[in-house]
Amino acid sequence: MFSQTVEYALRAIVHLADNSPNPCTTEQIAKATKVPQAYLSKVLQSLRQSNVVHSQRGIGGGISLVKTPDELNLLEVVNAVDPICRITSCPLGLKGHGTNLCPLHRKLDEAMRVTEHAFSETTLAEILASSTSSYPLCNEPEDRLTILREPAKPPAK
Amino acid sequence: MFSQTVEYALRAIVHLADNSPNPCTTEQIAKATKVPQAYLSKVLQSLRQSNVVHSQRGIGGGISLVKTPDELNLLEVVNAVDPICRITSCPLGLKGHGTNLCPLHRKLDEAMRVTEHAFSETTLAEILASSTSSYPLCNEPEDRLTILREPAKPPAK
DNA sequence: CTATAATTGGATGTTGATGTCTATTATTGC
DNA sequence: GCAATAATAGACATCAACATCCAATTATAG
Repeated sequence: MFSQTVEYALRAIVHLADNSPNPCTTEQIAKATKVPQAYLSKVLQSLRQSNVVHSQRGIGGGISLVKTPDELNLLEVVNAVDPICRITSCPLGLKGHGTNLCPLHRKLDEAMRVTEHAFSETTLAEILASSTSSYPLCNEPEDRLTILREPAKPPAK
Repeated sequence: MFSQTVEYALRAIVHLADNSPNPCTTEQIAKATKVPQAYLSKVLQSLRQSNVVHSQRGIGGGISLVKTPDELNLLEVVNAVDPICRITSCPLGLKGHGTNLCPLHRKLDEAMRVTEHAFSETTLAEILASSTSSYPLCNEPEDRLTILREPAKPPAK
């Protein structure tokens, strides 16, 4: 129901929120979230263009959130990469309907409205704070550190 | 948020429900719902394979609903052509998560659950009976008859 | 049995989403 | 200024969704 791109964008944002306000490199995010790095860079570009994240080139640079996790909601992220566009006029182009949708399209739009609302009411801070037995994107909370340590790995051979 | 194919399938089913229990030809449905006929035939094939509609070849044949409009819900139609597949295990393949989703994926799955539920609770009969000022797929209720009369049209030239 | 109506199945084309690769530009530390 | 780091831009590749077309098959009416 949601595109792969939305899934990737949300993973990346969760990781960034988890490290907020520190920046992460695209490579770090890609490894931590298991998203193809080259494609992730495209997704992050969309997020930057929508002013959801900020980017900084060069040493010590990377991607960071523009807002704090408690000010950023899921809808802003989703809409940046694959907008939930509500049905505002008859998809059949019937003049008589105009802005007044028929029962079928009302139902469909209602489903989108509910989803849109659920996303707009959920902040990244809430996602991080949720108390379930699974930590976001990691097997164990301790894994977060492992991932951050990893870049300094010497060539295997 | 929903695919074009889902939109087409629902339009076709609404038209069929509106004419139920009489069959409609693919051509009739295509014209009434403004769906490309050749593609519609593929969509109808999916619906037949899922046993949502029944097809009959030859003169007087066409497509008809297997159930009555009050026994058929939107979810059955949607799932026949583009299934809403819930998140049942961690998309990152993390062993530690298994069936126990992290907060992010819980949220996403929850959105799907709500949509799934809304569709499963809505029957075609309800769609047809909804009292809004717009009739399903038509400018005016009277248009339905116009469409049905149309097939007997002589060659324009 | 024949003509006609109608679905069915397969081949094919088109477009957008997804994914990869390489060269370029900006930033930092020396 | 030079080297290392990291994002950026654009070209290219791949695949599935969407769409079209046509021949084959099946059913009905007469």
